[in-house]
Amino acid sequence: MLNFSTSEENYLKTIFHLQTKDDNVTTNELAEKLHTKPASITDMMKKLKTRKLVNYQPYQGFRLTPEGKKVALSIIRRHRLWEYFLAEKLKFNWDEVHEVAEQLEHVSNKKLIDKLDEYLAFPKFDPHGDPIPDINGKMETGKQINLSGLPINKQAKICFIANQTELLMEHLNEKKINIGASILVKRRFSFDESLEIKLDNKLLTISDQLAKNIFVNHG
Amino acid sequence: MLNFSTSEENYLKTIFHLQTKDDNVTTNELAEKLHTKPASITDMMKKLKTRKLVNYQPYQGFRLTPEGKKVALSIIRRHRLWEYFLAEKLKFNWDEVHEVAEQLEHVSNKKLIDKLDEYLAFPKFDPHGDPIPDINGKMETGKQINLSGLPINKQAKICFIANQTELLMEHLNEKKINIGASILVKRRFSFDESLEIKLDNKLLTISDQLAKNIFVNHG
DNA sequence: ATAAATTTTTAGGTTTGCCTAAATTAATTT
DNA sequence: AAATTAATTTAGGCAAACCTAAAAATTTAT
Repeated sequence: MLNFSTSEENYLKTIFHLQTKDDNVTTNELAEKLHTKPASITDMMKKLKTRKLVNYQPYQGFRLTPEGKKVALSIIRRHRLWEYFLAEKLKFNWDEVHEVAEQLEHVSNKKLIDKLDEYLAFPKFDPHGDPIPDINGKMETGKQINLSGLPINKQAKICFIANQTELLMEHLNEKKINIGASILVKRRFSFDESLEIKLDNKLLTISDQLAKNIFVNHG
Repeated sequence: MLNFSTSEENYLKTIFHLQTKDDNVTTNELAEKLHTKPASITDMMKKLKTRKLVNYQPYQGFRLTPEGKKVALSIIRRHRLWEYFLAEKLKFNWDEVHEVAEQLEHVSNKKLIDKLDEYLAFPKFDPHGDPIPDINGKMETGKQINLSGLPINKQAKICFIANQTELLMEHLNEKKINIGASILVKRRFSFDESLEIKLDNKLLTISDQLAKNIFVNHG
């Protein structure tokens, strides 16, 4: 894979996040996300088009080519691996990692990233619960959602705890709620949005506040 | 401390390495080290002068101001901590770390570097044997030199092994030459530059080739 | 379907960090 | 000390990535 400037990388990454199955990304949309002006977007789109990283026809918006998607995924891979490293190894708070990873992701050295991946034991999700692309750009498809958004009776697996404070971790410990455990929501009480859940064949009730910090794999 | 561009950081770092007590750094010298042309050096020196990071009078060469030195040391700190991380944690070979650290050193986030330092247990030397500045810019003064450069009868301590190949490490193992050991050169045979050394009160002879890979702390 | 509003593009600047070529200053020879 | 050589600086340009203001295309509203 060729080398890209920090700017190009940020454009590609952001287009990846904005584009959906049916809708092209628009100039204004991208300009806003990148805190730049629409004219700058047009400039860059011309450039990325000649590099065959985006499909772009004037006034029609744009989307990544397969090659562009590959590059974007490799940048997202770097970003999320660094986030994981920062939280797991350097003990950054989960809400501080993004900003630092924004810088680290632009250090492009394949061996570095693959060795980092190995060192971290090939994590599947970053501290925000987002999936980390593997060396081939593949990642877990289901988006992480928190328990309070999980449909009733849908089996899921705990994959991440947000707001990892002392207090919360202790609380989870007491209730024996651990990462990896299978979980299922039996009932939702609309009075206080508390949940009755089934965990290891035991029923227990948890508050909405707690549920919002427990993330599960959602096919 | 303010923020500097990657270019500015490379200039400051390189001036630091080139400047000596009595000699200013010259335009050509710096141009060669940075693989750039003399005219570019002059451009940047004007800029760094207005930023009060270098002292510079046309045609007189330049040197860092105390502020410039402080910045340079913080960049060198980043560089060497990353080198240590790459070798120690990610198991990079010692001769591969420099290139990657050249990129990582420009990620400027104080908390990141200080947490990395802590995570690595505050190492004093990088994999090349160069001292790592601490959080205040202080570092071990003695420069590491290899055994073949150590004066006769000068007591020293092994602090680093270069060229850490399987073969060499085995060889050192057999001779019981370990990091941290006290060592002293008794004689230097000019025929082949082999050395007679004293280690743990035992005398042994080692080749110049081996000596060049054993680094010691040189007051 | 036309006018108005919005979006996007074009045209022409700016800054950073580099370049070449020419001019200037300093150092070295003779 | 004058002349030659070497080092440094100046002048003027270039590309990347941004900008503003104006023009063009598209969309929305009447």
